[in-house]
Amino acid sequence: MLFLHKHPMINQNIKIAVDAIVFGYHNGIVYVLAVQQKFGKLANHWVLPGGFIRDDEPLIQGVERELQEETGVTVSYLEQLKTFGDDVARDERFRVISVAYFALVNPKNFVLKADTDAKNAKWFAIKDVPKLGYEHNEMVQLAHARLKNKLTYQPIGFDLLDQEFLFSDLENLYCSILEQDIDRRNFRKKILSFGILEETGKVVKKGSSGRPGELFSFDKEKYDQLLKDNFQFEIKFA
Amino acid sequence: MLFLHKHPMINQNIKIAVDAIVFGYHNGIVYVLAVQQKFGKLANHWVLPGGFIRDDEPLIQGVERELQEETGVTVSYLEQLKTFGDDVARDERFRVISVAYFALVNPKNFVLKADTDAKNAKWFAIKDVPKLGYEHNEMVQLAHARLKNKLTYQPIGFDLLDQEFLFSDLENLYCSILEQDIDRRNFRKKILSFGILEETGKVVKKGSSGRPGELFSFDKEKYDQLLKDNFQFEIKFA
DNA sequence: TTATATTTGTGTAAATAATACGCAAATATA
DNA sequence: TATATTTGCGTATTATTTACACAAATATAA
Repeated sequence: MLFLHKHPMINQNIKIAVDAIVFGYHNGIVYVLAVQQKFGKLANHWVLPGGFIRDDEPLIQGVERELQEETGVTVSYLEQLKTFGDDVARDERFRVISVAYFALVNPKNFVLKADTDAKNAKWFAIKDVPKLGYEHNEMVQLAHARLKNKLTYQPIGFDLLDQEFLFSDLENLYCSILEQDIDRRNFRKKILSFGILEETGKVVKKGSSGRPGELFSFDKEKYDQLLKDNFQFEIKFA
Repeated sequence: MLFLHKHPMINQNIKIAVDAIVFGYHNGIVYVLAVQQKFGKLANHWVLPGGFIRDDEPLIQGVERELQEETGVTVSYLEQLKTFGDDVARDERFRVISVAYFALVNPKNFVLKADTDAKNAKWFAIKDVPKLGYEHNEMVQLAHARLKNKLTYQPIGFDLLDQEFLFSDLENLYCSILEQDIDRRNFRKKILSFGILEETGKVVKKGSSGRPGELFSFDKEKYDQLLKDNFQFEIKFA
């Protein structure tokens, strides 16, 4: 921090922004939330939701505010991903450094409400994400890698599912996000062995045929308790 | 990014800095590099090396520059850790947002050269890190957790050792950083099974007695090659 | 009504990996 | 020459992962 005091007048022309990579899941497909820019150099281009941080606003709060303003979406999981900002010439007026956040929404918040805020927002299947402005495609790629990776060592899959779900839902989520075949029986055994699922007792039939299945829910309290005893969530596959 | 275009005059009074948590290792003890602040409100206080980023400088380059200026230390591993900046009142003139970097030095660069740059720099044993300015203790804690964790799934331990090392060196490094007992024989078997070590053929005796041991070195090329075939480095202990 | 397709729930044997050890070889020192 | 110390290697036991089969509950078609 010597620089500060050697040169009391800091002449730094950098603005700081936050951007969010928000993932949703529906029917075996992972979606990313993007917004269409209205004005400026990138008008009509798709970009990630985000914007400049306010002076008195914590970073994470800034992300939530921008998400609300631009898309109306409320997320169920939010964590810092990485700070980008080496594209020195991104904006002609000043350099922009952007703190990217990784977020998940559950199905309840997946449908975009047709209010004014969400007019320019859209879910893109991860395979069909268009070329985005700034370094946003790079951010999506990194976030996607984080999603795949984190799914195997942290129970974040539940944030993409309904509060109550069938085992087949959970299994399909893992299969499609990890792009792998999973043995249904071993998967069930493994997850159940953790003891972090609650049986709701409810039984429901999903498709048009087949035996009805039991609904489960994620027992977060139990999970947090287990964490204290050095419990390690982990799903691996051959 | 709508905010930008709704309000073309962005009135943001935030400065962006970088800070480094640099770890060194010597004789079973983990050290952190700190510098003593000369001027300003925190004069004489210890802080992490770092400083304000320049307008045209990539973040990582800024870290390397500050490290060089303030400590003369060259790191062998450097990666972004997390961006801090929710302490809105850290500086009375402007808010500071700091991108923290996680770094490792090998023993060759562990000794601080007594040139002007390094006068105010010092290695603190991780257990004896004093109260640092700003959010720097929080940064150290997070970085320490990352070090422990990463050691188990990425071969970063070699960055803290000499280029050529005995198996007992590697084992002691793991024991002391993870604060765990490790079975010497199983550890050796496991590491060797990865096929990422090169036998130098050299034999050397470490202490004053005992059978001389063989020197090994980390074969980075082999490791990078294995990564392409979905190889996963992983060390776990009961 | 009966047969068929579909989905769920449970169990077990085989293969693989992790753990817990014992002992000989090579050196310094007493 | 005996003892302490450190290295190098091997094997039995235990735990975990993987592969795989069949019955139960439902909808639909014959």
